[in-house]
This record gives sequence, structure tokens and C-alpha cells, in this order.
Amino acid sequence: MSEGNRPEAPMRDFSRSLPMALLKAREAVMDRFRPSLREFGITEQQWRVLRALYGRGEVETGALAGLCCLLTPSLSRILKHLEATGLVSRRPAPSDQRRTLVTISTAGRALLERRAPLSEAQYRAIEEAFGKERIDALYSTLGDLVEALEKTNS
Amino acid sequence: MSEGNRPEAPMRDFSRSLPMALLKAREAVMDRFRPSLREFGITEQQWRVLRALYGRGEVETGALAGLCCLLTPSLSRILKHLEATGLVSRRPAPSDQRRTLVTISTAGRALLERRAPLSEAQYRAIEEAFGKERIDALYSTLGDLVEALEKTNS
DNA sequence: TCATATTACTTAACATGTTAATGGTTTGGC
DNA sequence: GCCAAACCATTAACATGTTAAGTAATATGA
Repeated sequence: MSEGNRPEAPMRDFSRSLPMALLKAREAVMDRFRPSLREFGITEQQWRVLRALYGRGEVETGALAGLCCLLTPSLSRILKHLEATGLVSRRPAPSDQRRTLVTISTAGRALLERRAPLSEAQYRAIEEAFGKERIDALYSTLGDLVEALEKTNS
Repeated sequence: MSEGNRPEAPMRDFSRSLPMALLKAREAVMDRFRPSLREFGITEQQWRVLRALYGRGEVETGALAGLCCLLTPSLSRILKHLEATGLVSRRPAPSDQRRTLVTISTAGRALLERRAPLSEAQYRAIEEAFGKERIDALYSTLGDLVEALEKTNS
């Protein structure tokens, strides 16, 4: 017991890991959505991209990454795949050749509209299992948490 | 109005995606922990494994995966890496050769004990930014959500 | 206007997420 | 004891997460 020996805080209980708690909750939710994603032959991230593009016209890659909570290297690969399967299209921005503008295609919209009802059904099931008020409160709490963390991120 | 065409529910607002809300919150939290993980040359998942093994003696691979919220293929690769760097050890279970028992090594414990204070400092910062009561309430809500979803997962 | 820095996206490299398949081990029925 | 079924971990294959490096286009300033 020397140099730097403050009273050795006991190790935090493993059940009190905030990243783990958020991950476990997210996994429990995703378990409800994965079957229909698989049925449509699309990944969770690909779905997020289509979902973000829907009804939004042309979106820059950087902005799209922010909307989908994806890093740009991941998004780059995902867009290559979505473009190859004809669900989105890309073109350089006329005013600034560095930027890329992404648009959802008709096929992309069609896929979205076919799966959306299945997704909505799962949301109803989740709200029934947990309570709509508690879900609403959870959205609110999570938003506040993000705001608090971003505001103070030294 | 025929077969299946109910009145076309409007597309859910993209801000009301529960997986996204949980992901964004988790990312905001992880941004606080990543610097020290990097400093110690370890990934988030490797940390979770060491964290789960600490003070637990020998743990079976399957049980460890459950504790860490990892799938067994991922855990298999992670353990190979941790074993190669001397942070854990593995051996087949004497009573059942199918099972593998994992133990944290002295070096693993040492790494854990060196980083733990940095992690705790971040927890204090998060509680200060958001409020300890709200964090506690969030743990509780997330646990309830998982329970509700698992109980009703048809 | 020219060199420099900055910006936006992409590639590269390695680790993990996810599903399916493989390969030993053990269990159960017979 | 024998064989099929179930089990556990690992491997395989492809997609994404993460950080660093690369590339082309634009902005900046002397």
C-alpha cells in the first residue's frame, strides 16, 4: 500500500455498467425486429439508411451518417451495397464535387413501405408489454442524457 | 379498400426509433470511456470479458457470453486474443470435454485494477452531468424493459 | 496565383456482429 | 453397448465498428 494508494474503491458491480445496460436493452428490442429484417434480406444498418432517406430528397453523406448514427467508413460501404442492389442512387454535388448526394430509389421506397407495417406491429407489441407512457418517458430520458453528456463533454 | 389495405399508416417519425434512441445514448456514454480503453490498448468487448471474469473463478464460455452480452462466435475470437496476450487462460472442463473454463490471469487482474479508477472517474462525471437519481432510475427502467420484453417474447 | 491547409469522402486494416456450418462430446432410447 | 439426437465450442463467411491513412476538391492567405 503505497504511492497513490487512496482507499482502493471496491470494484464496481458488473450489473452497474451503463454501456452494458443500454446494450442489453437494445438487444432485447432488436430481437423483436430482426426476424422481419432477415425476411427482407436487409441489415439493421441498411434499414436505418433507407429510413433516414425516406421523404427527404437528396442527402449528403455526412449528414446521412449523423442521422443514422453511423461512422462514415461504415456508411461508405453500406451505400456501395445499397447502390449495387438498386435501393439508392448517388451523385456528386454540382456545387461542390467533394460532396456526395444520396437519394432513395423507387425500389427502396417500395421495400420500406412493405416492411413498415411489420415494424409498426412490433412497436405496438412493445408498447403493450411495457406501457406507452413508460416508452415515451424512456425516449425523453435518453434524449436528455445525450444532451447532458454532449453539453459537458470537456 | 380491400385485402390488407388499411388506411396506410403514415411513416413513423425517424426520431421515434427505439433502437436508434438506445444506440445514440450508448454512443454518447461510450465516448466518455473510449479514451482510456484506447490508452490501455484494449477494446470495449475485451474489457467486458475481463470485467465479468474478475472475482469469479472459472467461468464456462457460454455463461461468460451471457454475462458480457456477446455471441459465442465473437467471444471465441476475443478469448483467443486475450489468451495470446496472457490476460486469461482456458482449459477444457474435466467433467465435460465439450465445455471450456475461462479464468482471468494475474496480468488481467492487474490491468483491470489499473484502469478501474479512470472508469470510475467517468461514472462520477456522468452522474454529475445527469444526476445520480436519474441514472439510477434509468438502470431500473432498462432492466424492467428487458424483463417485459423477455417475458412476452412469443 | 500559388502553396498550404481544410474539407468530404473513400480505402485500408483489424476487431466484432451475425448467421450458418463443422467437429468433437455427451445423452437417451433401444 | 450402439446409434441417433442434442449439445458446446469453434470456424467460416460476410457485414459493420473503429481508427488511421489516402485522395481529390475546395477554401485560405500571402
